[in-house]
Amino acid sequence: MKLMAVDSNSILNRAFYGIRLLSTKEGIYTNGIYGFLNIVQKLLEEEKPDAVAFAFDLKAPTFRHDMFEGYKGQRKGMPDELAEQLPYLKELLGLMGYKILECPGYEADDILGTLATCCAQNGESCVIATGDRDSLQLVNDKTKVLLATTKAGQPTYNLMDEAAVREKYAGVGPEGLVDVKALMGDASDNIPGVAGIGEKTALTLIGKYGTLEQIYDNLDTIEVTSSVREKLRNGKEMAFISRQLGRIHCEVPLDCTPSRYQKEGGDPAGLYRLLAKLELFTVIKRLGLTPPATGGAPKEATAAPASAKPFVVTENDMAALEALIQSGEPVCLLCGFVSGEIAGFAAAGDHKVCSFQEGCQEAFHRLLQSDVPKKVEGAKTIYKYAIQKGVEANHIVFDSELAGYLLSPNSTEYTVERLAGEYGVAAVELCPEPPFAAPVFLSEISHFIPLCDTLSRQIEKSGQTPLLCDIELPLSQVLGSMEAEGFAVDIPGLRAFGEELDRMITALQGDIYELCGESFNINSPKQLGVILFEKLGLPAKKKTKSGYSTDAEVLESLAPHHPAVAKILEYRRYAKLKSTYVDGLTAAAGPDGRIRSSFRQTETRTGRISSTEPNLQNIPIRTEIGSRMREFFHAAPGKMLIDADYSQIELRVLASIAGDENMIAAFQSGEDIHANTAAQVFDMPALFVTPDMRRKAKAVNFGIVYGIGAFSLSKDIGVSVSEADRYIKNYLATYNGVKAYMENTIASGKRDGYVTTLFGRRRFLPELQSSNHQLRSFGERVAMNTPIQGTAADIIKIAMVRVWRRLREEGLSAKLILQVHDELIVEAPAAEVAAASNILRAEMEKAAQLAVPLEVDLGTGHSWQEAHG
DNA sequence: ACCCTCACG
DNA sequence: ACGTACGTGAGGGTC
Repeated sequence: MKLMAVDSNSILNRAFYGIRLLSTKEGIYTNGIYGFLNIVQKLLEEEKPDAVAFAFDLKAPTFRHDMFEGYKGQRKGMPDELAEQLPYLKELLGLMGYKILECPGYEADDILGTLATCCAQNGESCVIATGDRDSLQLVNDKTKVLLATTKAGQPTYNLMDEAAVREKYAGVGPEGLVDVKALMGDASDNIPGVAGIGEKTALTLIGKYGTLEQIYDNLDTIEVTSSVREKLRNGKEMAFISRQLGRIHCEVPLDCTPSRYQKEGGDPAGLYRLLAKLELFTVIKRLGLTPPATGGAPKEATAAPASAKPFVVTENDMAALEALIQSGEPVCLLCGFVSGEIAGFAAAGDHKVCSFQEGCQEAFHRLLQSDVPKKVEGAKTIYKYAIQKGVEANHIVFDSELAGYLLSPNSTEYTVERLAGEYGVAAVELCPEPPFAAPVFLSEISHFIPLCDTLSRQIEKSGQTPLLCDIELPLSQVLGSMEAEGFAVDIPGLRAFGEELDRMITALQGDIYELCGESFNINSPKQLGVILFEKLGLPAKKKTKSGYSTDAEVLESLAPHHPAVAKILEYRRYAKLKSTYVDGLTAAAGPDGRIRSSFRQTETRTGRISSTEPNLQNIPIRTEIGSRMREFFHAAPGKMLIDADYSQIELRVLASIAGDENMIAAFQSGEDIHANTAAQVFDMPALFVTPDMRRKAKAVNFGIVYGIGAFSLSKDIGVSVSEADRYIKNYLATYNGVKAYMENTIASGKRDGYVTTLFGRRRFLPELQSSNHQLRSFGERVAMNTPIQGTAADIIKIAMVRVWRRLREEGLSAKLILQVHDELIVEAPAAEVAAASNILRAEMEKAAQLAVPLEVDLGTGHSWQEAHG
């Protein structure tokens, strides 16, 4: 007989942090339960055990807490959103006919260990499912561990046997792992270990000497450095205590006959009712459950218990659409565009679906212009269509794509299909069922109808209704209009610049070939690497995955060694300008000489918008030759460009959300913030701050926003790592509010599973739960940076909506045409420049009330270059 | 499709 | 002990 023993808390924890928060309309969170059931079902299918036991931790302290005061173990904080799911999960498992095991005074680990030991003694096999490496100490020829890990972002399970353990832990087998942990400790359980001994040293020591006793009995003779010997000597007591804490207890008083854990006596009717209450319809479907009879006449089985009444479908029926419009009730609308024309749409409400295709433009415009509230997928496209057709698009009140993005911006796409799957939404029934006529959108809208309700509830529950309705939805109209407007570009000027670049590129190419003694493809990092590092014998600085690195940083360090290197750098700069900008933008211009970019509203993890095809948010400016590109972006004849950008918006946001009085005062004084920081960090009067000190302080200011480390800062400003470390320490001592903020945001991210911006945007950070140091550190930097970058994004979005509205309300024909994260560009008739400038400045400055003023720098000109000032 | 490099905030 | 700053998009080379 084969028993599967599940470390339920560990699996539930992984499920919770792996899936965004999900709740029912009554507000019960279900994401952990949902993920848990998915994972367990998959494991059961793969392992096919004869019996299953679900072990749980209890909140009560265990024997380990009695042993050691600081011990954390299973009591490390569980967010309320997860804790409230536990009783439902236990109830579900019971209704399914499974046995639950919990034992006061012991952790789930100990229960698993006891079960595995019993199985082994009786010659039965046992598989332990867990995400916790501690269980690996239990592995033997009868006991294996299914260890949950994350590979390339995807959760996977590795079946660990003795050989796999030895391979993973440098030859140390399961029996040695307790001693390894005794030496290295375990931060997450607060097991101290021996101070100063890390994983590598611990593995080496145990690999060589086997046990703590072997090490301590021969402490004076074992082969280690004197510092390690000293650390071992000082940490002896802690090592032995730690070993007791880390050792799994295998004699928990419980019945461990495997046959006792065979599935039996489930309650399908109760299970159905509870799963329906939790709105886990996909689980119901997968388990093949049918609705139980309720008292009187048995109800008919339906795919979606939530909506018994089917939706009646009509095709190209104008009268039916008119009835929908007249009802005034919200309509769910899905539409398809082909080359800027409406190709078909489906509108649903009041248990009717009106499906239209081919030649439906008139019907579509009638619906768009009506006052009936519309729930759509992709409002931006509809607004853009309306602008191009010269019709109004009224009352778009919901967008599933935007809602999906706000609930969790971690996905790659927010299609109806994907969201319906993720949120466990079952299709409503259609009558007659497709394909009775044209199947266009019918399957999709049957999911879209319930999806809108589910997402609206989730948005409300997460407090994001204002973010959706007052910022993102109105913004989609602004972006649609910016896409329709485009940016005028001087194509002949651009071509001439391209020819100039070509001449320089050709000349440099000749020089480089001559200096290197042969011709090769300079654009190929591989060929370039061979020439520089093998033929010319220059010192290789760093490697990439596939060979030598030849990036600008490396080349700059090599420039003094060989005259070709500087030429290569120059070649690269010109080649980039020519291919990406001159050629790319020329090809992107429309017949009217305007470039129309696409702005993506659901792309970034932080809430920024992005620009593609072409990207107008990365037009060169930092170098002189590069910034010439901006001369070619100009205003149409008779018009001017107004360029308004926020001054230091991210640092101002940081000062404000951290509530750092020192930094707030610096901004309120209106002085140069970087110089001010320099004065504080270097502890001297502002008068004595040199340009170099200001440069360093500026780098520290930027670095802090990104969650900096001393190593990278030192590289950035060219000082030693210890020097850089001192700057950071000084900085955090000066701005101690910032220090506290950084600690708090990481802690709340760990606790809640997500971080938020000032306006309620969220980003989930499963990385913070990772046992991988690199991944977890990344999560911590993101936890520090996202609220800052994201709040700045919120603020400029608010400004965009208000600027756009006021330009329209005041009857101006000036138009917003571009946003570059902290910068807005308006194209205005010469006569409107003053009015439009005032609107820009006023709306940007009052977009948010922070603890510091928001300042805007404003310029005007015929070209972007000129206007940017 | 993926890597490397480089453009921007 | 380990790797090393946040967020993007595009072009050219290579497999």
